[in-house]
Amino acid sequence: MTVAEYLPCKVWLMKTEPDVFSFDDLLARPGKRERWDGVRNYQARNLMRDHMKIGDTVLFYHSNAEPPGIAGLAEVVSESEPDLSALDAKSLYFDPKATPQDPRWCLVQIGNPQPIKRFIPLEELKEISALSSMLLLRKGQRLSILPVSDEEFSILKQLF
DNA sequence: GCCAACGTTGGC
DNA sequence: GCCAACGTTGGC
Repeated sequence: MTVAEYLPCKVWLMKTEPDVFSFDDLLARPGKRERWDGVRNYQARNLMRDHMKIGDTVLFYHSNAEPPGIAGLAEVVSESEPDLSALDAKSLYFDPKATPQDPRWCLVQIGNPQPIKRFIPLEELKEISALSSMLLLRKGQRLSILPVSDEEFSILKQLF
């Protein structure tokens, strides 16, 4: 299945490098919510802008980590809004093509973090045949925001 | 640190 | 619109 074939969708997997922003960081934030800034890929942007809805479930995934895996659950808590870090020349996420009239990039706010019983490493997900369809496990799939099907989520829930 | 796989850029 | 060159992702 392609990304588009997962839509519409109410469950998302969102990757973050825990060295930059981890699930524990979200738990420690005032109001336990955060603007998910820095997405600089059009397909991922479009998923946030066009398909995410308040109340959707987020699987909070640690990438580039040792080990990589699902660290917790959260929720989409805002509609999409402009990602103003694109306008900030001092930001890592600065985009010289962004303008105040057209910031180009957007974000959603993520909140309501729900800890899970234990961290679920990528290695374990790969061993579950019922999850073999997950986009996360597809070779070469690098999107930082991925739709998750209801079927996949119902299997995952048993681990959480 | 390596590198496969993919996305983006820009010349033509 | 093509595509080579380059940059990024992210597991290993």
